[in-house]
Amino acid sequence: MISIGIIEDNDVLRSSLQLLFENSGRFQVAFSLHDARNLLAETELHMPRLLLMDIDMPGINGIDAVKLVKKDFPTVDIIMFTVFEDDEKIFRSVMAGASGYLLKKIPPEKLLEALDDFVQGGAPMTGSIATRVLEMFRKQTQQTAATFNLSARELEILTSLSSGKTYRLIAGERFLSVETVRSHVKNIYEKLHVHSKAEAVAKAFREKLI
Amino acid sequence: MISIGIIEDNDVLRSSLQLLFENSGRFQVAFSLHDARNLLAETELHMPRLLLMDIDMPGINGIDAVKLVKKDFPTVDIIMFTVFEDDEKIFRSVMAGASGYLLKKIPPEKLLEALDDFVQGGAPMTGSIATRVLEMFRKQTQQTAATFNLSARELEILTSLSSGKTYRLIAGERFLSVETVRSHVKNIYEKLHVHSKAEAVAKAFREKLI
DNA sequence: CTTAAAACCCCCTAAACGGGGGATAATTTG
DNA sequence: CAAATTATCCCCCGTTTAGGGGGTTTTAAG
Repeated sequence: MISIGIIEDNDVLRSSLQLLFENSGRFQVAFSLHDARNLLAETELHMPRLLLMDIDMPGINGIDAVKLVKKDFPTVDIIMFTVFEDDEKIFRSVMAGASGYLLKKIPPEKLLEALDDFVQGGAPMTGSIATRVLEMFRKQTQQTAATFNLSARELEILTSLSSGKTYRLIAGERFLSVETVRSHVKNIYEKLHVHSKAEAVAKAFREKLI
Repeated sequence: MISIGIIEDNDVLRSSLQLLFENSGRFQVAFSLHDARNLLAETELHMPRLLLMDIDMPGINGIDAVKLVKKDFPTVDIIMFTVFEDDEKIFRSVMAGASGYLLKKIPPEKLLEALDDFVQGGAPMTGSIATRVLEMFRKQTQQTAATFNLSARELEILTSLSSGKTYRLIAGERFLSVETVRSHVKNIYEKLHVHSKAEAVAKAFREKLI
């Protein structure tokens, strides 16, 4: 029996899902929530094998919820279950740590099959290939500015540098003195371990800071 | 009936595939080849709906074959069918223009299902989501230096600029005079429509020139 | 064979940059 | 609350860059 948690704000759909799982003989509903408020507590209590997570929900949205759960319970796999088909949402879900992404238009039997498949080591999107694709993406955009502890200001300035702006221009745009910009730049260089604009820009792109 | 072309060097497997398709009632084998030699001619003659393409083959490899076919017959969809599960091969296949990627370990019924699914608008790897993922990748690495007509020398120098080297350093490394480097840089700027090192580096990354 | 590039080289000048120093208020964080 | 960090500001100096000229020779393409 696979233990599953459902987070879905549409009551009718949530009930249907619950029924579907309970009558499948293969799944067991650990909990079923209308929103992500009690999600951490419930997860800790029941420790389900996986979560089926809606994206568009009142309060905390599904993607942020993924981050929260993954932070505290990295072993719980999360499958997004949503009507959104756009790249942005998919991408952000994957980055947040979702292991799969299913569309609500999937037929019930297919849903069970996909989840079953996933638990067997595949990814709901197709066997092992899709898993790799997700991994590739994850690697590609992982680290963020945080890695280098750039401040918001520094990141701003780094972005401006990357568009080829001179210190003077940046100073003008942000109402700073050129000297201030210069010292920010110095700090950026130190944090990134570089010694020139060109290097900083290159690193910013390579490390996906921009 | 979906018309399909098979390119697979393993005779036993190829026969099995042919049998499978012919007895499926849904597929029709347009042609079945041991290697990619006569692929273009056969494709032109039979114009199959899709190709099932092995990667590791004598003579032309599957990935190059994809490029050739896609160049002349962009409407023919190509599904890679292989034992290789590594990112490199997947990535290169997608870049070459393959629409899907299936592993040989897939059970026969699943293969038919996946192809059927694909023809219905999905991607063999999962519904519409995987298709998007492939697209994302494709966009990410498309254009090359050719787009801006950078010469080999110019690309070299652009690369050096990106690592933060000064003109003097580059000149030293490549046994050029600083002035030569400078004029190459001028030409690069003109071609990329930029006016500084930082901008050039940024553009180089954005346009995947580096 | 002419034309057009690519690749090579040179000079000059003003602006921009990198590295070194030092300082103060505000905010975050332990 | 004290310590650390951040954001702000300032000076100096030598180097590097960008943009403006100028040019030759080799290679590729029409």
